[in-house]
Amino acid sequence: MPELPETHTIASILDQNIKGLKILKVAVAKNYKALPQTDTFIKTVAGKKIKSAKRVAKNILIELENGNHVLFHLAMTGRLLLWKNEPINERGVRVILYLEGSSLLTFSDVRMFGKAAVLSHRQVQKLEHSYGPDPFNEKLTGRDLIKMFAGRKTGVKNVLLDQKIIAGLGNIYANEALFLAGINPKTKASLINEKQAEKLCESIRRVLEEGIKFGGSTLEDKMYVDPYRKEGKYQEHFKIYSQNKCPRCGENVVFLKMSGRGTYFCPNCQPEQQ
DNA sequence: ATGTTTGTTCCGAT
DNA sequence: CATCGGAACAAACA
Repeated sequence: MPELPETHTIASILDQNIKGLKILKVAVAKNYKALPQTDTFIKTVAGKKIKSAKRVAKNILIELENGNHVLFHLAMTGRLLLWKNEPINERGVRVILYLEGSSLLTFSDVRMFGKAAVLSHRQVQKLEHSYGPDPFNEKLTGRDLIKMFAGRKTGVKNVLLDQKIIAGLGNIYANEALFLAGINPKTKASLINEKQAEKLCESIRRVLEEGIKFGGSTLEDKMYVDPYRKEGKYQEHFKIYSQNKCPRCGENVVFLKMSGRGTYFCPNCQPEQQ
């Protein structure tokens, strides 16, 4: 579910609200496997103080005082929620971190595509190196994109979803960025020219910034909410994803599947290119 | 009942 | 060997 803006929102709320708190107790549902192993996870995390929370690609990393990190990847249906003196009213809770001040952090994941893991400092470094540049933290340019697109014969949208190329883009924001850049998602990545690459780079940053500004996207299933249950509002600003008419020219939006993912584009504003 | 879904990984084919 | 595309993971919902 969450892409960069949603993950960013969660990480920053956690950083602001649970930094400095001690994790008093850890509980893992007995049908669930925390990584590398549930007992290791519990032993390593329990009793430690939280130093910070941050985002790496679409992962949320909670740094502990001993240099280890708790990693949560939310995949499609994962949620991180904060609770205070109230019954836990949530399906699919897999991990509970009991915090100082009688508050809790739950990790729930109905479909279990996500993960909960404890990582050493070294493993966090390895994780960070396994991803392409973050669109915000690096000086990513159109020229860099061209380099990454070289030799890729598949559609540019497929390449944008490759986390080793750019970390954090998902299906919704990839669709939106391509619309903003006026590039057809099926365009072979290697055919993107310098001007288009610059525009795409700018568009990626723009849609992600807007996504963050509006607190991410909450779709009809209401799957994504922030740790305080607040829904995102960016879905009200989608220009192409799940739309019927192009907001720019009124043309019917084309829907098709690319590598199994829903792909939306305006045939007029994002013309085919060969 | 069937098709859809914000993510990632694995595998066989190219 | 790098890349590509489909399947799989599993559940809710329309």
